[in-house]
Amino acid sequence: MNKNNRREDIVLTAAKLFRKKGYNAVSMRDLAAEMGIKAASLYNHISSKQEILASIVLAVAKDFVGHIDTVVPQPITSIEKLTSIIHHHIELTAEQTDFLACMNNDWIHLDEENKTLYLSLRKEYEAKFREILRVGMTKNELKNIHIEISVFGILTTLRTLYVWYAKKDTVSLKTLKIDLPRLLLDGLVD
Amino acid sequence: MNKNNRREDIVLTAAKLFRKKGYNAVSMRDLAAEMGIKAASLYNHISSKQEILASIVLAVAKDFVGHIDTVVPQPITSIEKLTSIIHHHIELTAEQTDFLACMNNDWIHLDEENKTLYLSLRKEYEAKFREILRVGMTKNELKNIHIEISVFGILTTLRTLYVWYAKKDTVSLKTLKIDLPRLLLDGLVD
DNA sequence: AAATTAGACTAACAAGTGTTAGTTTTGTGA
DNA sequence: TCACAAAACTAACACTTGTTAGTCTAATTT
Repeated sequence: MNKNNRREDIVLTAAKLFRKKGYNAVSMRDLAAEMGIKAASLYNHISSKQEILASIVLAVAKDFVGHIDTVVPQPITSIEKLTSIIHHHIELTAEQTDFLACMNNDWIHLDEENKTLYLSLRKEYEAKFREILRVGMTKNELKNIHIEISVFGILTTLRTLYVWYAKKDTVSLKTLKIDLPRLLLDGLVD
Repeated sequence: MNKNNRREDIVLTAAKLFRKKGYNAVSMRDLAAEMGIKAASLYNHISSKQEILASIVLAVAKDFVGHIDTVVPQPITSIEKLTSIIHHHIELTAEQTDFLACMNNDWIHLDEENKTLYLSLRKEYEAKFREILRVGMTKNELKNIHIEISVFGILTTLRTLYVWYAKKDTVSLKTLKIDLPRLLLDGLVD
């Protein structure tokens, strides 16, 4: 039980460092120093550097897919679905800033197997997002902007929220939850 | 004169590799191999790995500031200015995909001096962009969405265009130039 | 109290890093 | 054809990397 906490601490600390300097620029000795121990001691809790990265990236990716799966079947309009998704991105960004940043910047450094897994989760998420837009356009709830451009435009903004959330002093979460959907969706709504 | 071409080749090749694997994951031996020479030979043309990165990142950053400087004083509406900026992002993304990607992903690995320079260019660009939005809102050409949210929303989309431009088979440049401004600006226009 | 275990430690490994020195080859202009 | 410069080469440097083996210590369980 304590083992899990310690492991969790390591992963949390790793995410913080990976975010600041990038996966490859953080050595196991750096990570250990930040934890107040020696590099070799880390291996009592984790099995490899790669495993740490995979924990971080896949946790976030699975969370996103999990959320969109709860939204899709709901009996609400496309706009409401999109708003719910935007809110979830904002919340996760606030709660897990380092994890988010790490997923976005460092997924390339996953090994072949984990990278494939990550990319398939990402593809699945995009497909479900695209489907919400498609249905919304069919039902004339949304304007007919090129669907790939819409998917891209909205998702990249959401994915990089963390970059900007760092300067959160300039904008409150509440304002963000109101104005970001307006910015992202009003271009799509007649 | 030939020296310049060779150097240019190296920087181009480096950008391609940096984009694919990230700055730290590309060794001078990797880069040399891609050029068909040995690592030590690179140093006949460049003075360090860091110098290559700086060439790439600062070239793009300066190009952007240069463009916005030509747009700002023009006697046109805010919407026309923003459209011009969006088009410039699209064009540069198409012509210099690797450089763009490299700037976005690897600027963190600049040494202290170059990083400071890059960040000041970036800050300058954002300030000028923000000013265009501010004036547009004052003149009621644009809706009153929180200005930091607007700046962020639009710029991050533009900055990450390259991610998505790779799948260019799905969308033509022409469509992009028409639909992307619609998506980004219609949320701002009454 | 004795036995077990979790988790830290030191030391070392093989491989890979950016870069330099010194040398040889290649191509160009006199 | 010869001289010179450009640009390749080999070899080596000092250092850092992720990871393993083996050991010691402190806590927990029996």
